[in-house]
Amino acid sequence: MALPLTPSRTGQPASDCRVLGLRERKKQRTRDSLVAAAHALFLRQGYARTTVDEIAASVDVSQRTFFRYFANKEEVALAVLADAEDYFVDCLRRRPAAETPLQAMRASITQAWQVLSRDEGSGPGGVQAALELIDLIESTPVLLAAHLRRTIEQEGVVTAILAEREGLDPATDVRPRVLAAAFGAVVRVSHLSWTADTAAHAAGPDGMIAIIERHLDQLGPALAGPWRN
Amino acid sequence: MALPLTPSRTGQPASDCRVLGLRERKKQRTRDSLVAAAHALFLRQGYARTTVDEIAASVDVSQRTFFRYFANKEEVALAVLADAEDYFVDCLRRRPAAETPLQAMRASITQAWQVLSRDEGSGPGGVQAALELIDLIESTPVLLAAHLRRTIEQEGVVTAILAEREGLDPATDVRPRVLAAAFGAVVRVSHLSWTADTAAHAAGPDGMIAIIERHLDQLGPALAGPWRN
DNA sequence: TGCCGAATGTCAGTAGCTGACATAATGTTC
DNA sequence: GAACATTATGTCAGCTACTGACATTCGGCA
Repeated sequence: MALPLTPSRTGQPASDCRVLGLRERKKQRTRDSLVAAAHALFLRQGYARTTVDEIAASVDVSQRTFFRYFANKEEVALAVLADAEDYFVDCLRRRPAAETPLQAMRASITQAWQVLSRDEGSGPGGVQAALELIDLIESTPVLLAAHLRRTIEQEGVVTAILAEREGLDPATDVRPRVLAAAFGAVVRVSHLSWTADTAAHAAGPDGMIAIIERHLDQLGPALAGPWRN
Repeated sequence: MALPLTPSRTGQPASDCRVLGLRERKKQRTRDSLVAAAHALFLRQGYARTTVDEIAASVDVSQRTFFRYFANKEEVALAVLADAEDYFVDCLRRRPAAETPLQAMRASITQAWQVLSRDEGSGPGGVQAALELIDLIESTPVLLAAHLRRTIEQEGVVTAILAEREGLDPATDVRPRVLAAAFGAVVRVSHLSWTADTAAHAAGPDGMIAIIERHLDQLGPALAGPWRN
């Protein structure tokens, strides 16, 4: 139950379950159940064809309670991925100062995917679920829109981390923001390529890492001079 | 009424109004009125506090008719901006083959903003409206999400243009997709900076162009080696 | 003038989402 | 452990975005 590497997004500090009261544990369980139920329903019958009432009913809570845990239907779908993104941010925070900003970002993603795939396998918030979610998102316009918005919110956090790391004021120097945005964009198109690539698809997290690295490698060349020889 | 440089998104070929039948002209007028009315209402009382019924009523059509013109409430808000983006794509298509891909993209944006600001001023689909829309979008999460999705759809088109331009297969060579994504990201953060920058704000389209160029200039440095001297 | 097809209006219904209030479960204090 | 405060949950009523079905009206055309 304890997920020390992916702090849940309920605002709890990462402490042991047993020190939490019954109330908190029950809430956590309800939340996890809702995410799992929603995930299963979305994958089986599609996002649009799944109603909030169904999700709530399958966990035996009222629709109103669902909306007290998640602001909207999209949020429950993106919850797993959101945890993974939070973990990426944690990785970035801990990167050694000697690394170049781009190096730190790059190392953080591969590290995040590797650790997540090692520690959680196919658990409720695991890598398996995250990868399935990416497919679902990429094929569901409404979800894609919500996901993109979430992503650029994260970019704000990343911008702040980079700026602090390098001792810069993000209002003056645009490099932190530009790097965060460009990097996020490359990761996004990597997801896109991954969903279309059945081989990488089968390779799981490792395939994803490979694709992301290939795209990052092409970022420089894509911006540089003429492409033709 | 004729907007030769920003073909409307109704699927009409860009021909003179007078050769169109009464029916087509009426449809165009209704559409334009809906966009203008929605725009005015959104700016006055906010996006969320404006209902579709209000918009429809202020143009004297039924709510059902509104939804025959626009798939959803977001679409009417993004219509003006969508036209501008289409024009950017047109510019890109016409860029000389001698230019570097990045040069072509860069020239296309500045060209798009300049031409739009010269030719349409403050018309219903003009630059004035587009700039106001950017502020609205940036401060309205739902709109921002929809806008981001639209943007990455455009990125698909841009990717195709770049690939054809350079004679590449976008499935093999990731550079077109990567450049389109990174460029789009930089333009987006430029919009963000623009909304926060009152001076550039006051300068209108020229201020926007200046900000975009500043951000593009920093793309290389942001990716390169250590930032500290 | 009269016919055809397209645009519009009307109506009923579904689903996402919210506020208000009552109820029940939990935590706390003496 | 009894009384109280806090908090999660359920219920209900209501709003708004959006859709399908059908009737009506309007523009185009013979």
